[in-house]
Amino acid sequence: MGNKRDEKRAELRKRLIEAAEDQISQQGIDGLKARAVTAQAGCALGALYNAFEDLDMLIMHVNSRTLARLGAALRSALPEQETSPEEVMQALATRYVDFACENHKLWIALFEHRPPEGHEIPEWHRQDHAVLIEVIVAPLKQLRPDLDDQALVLRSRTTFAAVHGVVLLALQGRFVGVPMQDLRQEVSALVSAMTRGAHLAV
Amino acid sequence: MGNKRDEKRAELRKRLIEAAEDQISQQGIDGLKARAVTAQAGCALGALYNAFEDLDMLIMHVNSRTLARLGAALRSALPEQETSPEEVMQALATRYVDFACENHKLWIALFEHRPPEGHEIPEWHRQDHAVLIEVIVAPLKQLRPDLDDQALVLRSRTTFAAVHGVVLLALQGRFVGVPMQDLRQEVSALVSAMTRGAHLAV
DNA sequence: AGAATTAAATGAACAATGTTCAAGAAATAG
DNA sequence: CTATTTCTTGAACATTGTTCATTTAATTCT
Repeated sequence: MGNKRDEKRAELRKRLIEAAEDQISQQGIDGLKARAVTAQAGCALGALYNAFEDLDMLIMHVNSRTLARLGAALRSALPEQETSPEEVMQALATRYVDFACENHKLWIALFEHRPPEGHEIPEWHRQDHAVLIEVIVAPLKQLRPDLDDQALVLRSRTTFAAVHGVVLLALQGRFVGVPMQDLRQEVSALVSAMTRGAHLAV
Repeated sequence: MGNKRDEKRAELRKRLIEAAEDQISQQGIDGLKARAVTAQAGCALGALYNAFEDLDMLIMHVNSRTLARLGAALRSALPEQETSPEEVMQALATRYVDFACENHKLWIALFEHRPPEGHEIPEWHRQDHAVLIEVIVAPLKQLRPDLDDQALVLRSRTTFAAVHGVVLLALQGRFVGVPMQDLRQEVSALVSAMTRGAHLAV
């Protein structure tokens, strides 16, 4: 049986992912270089292309890891006992902002990575993004019991994207982004307005 | 006087910007190549670096042009006669979505361009982004007469960023983005919720 | 107008980087 | 123990942004 081979292979992939995560967290996604990452992982340049299809694939593995951590952070922000949907939304948004700030470059990498045209993102990686919206569905359902499941998922995506937009422009340091010192305040105000507005809707 | 020189210089810069705009609008910002752009502009490779500091600078000129067009589009969406602030917001958001769809890759380039670390974005280009938020201040002031000017500008940024986030994730085709066919509907719902919610706030 | 100076145009050369591949090493199977 | 399969290696290649010495054009000075 190919036991030692599989072990070594898994070992190397792990080392490469860790090295890539390290590079990205320090230098950003554009600072990830094949030579630096293989040097840090202790293998030859070409070994990377045996372990992964290409650099983009390696980035996706790093991003899936970040998404898993982010998903855990969001789920752990859900209140134990029953609370108002607005409070749940606020807790989720706050945790999202915290995670983004504490994992700045890894979080940015989630949304700045764009595989070259023609390279389809594999389904397993696409699905890993679901953690971003699945926690929103329940509180939104309380606010909008009138919406059917499909509309609820759609509105969850919209709600996430709205908060996300504010955080993204801020953490990217864009001219139109809100200053970091105002970010939590503004996100909170947005969530408040969205939940009140949603509750009113007919 | 250096008349002919200045003329030729301006001419070349214009040709380069147009060629770059053409490349970006067709192939996206990652498809912009120095050799292709100089070939299309009818000059030598090195001439680009006489006309502009580097490729990033050329991109910024293209982006400033796109921002100017976008600003004009937004201003022309403002209703002639007095209307409710919510209607103004809806008109602006709709126009924003329309522009983004009709100028897909040029619009995407506005937010996917990230100059390498250490390269500061020049002030003239930063300021060109102001068109994105300055149209929002007036209707927001009607919704929230209690906010002072500084808070109004801040909330305008937040409001823009929220709508922007929904459009960006959709047009980037991200997993968590809303499908293009639902985009207008969802943006409208978001604006509706935000304006109603804002109006309620104390 | 003609010489001297300044600026621009050119494309070969360089550096950085992702990816491939032929040759050798290691693991597995027979 | 041999044969086969797989992995490892780093040199080589392709692409791309950028620089630079040389040539050419425009401007200034006398």
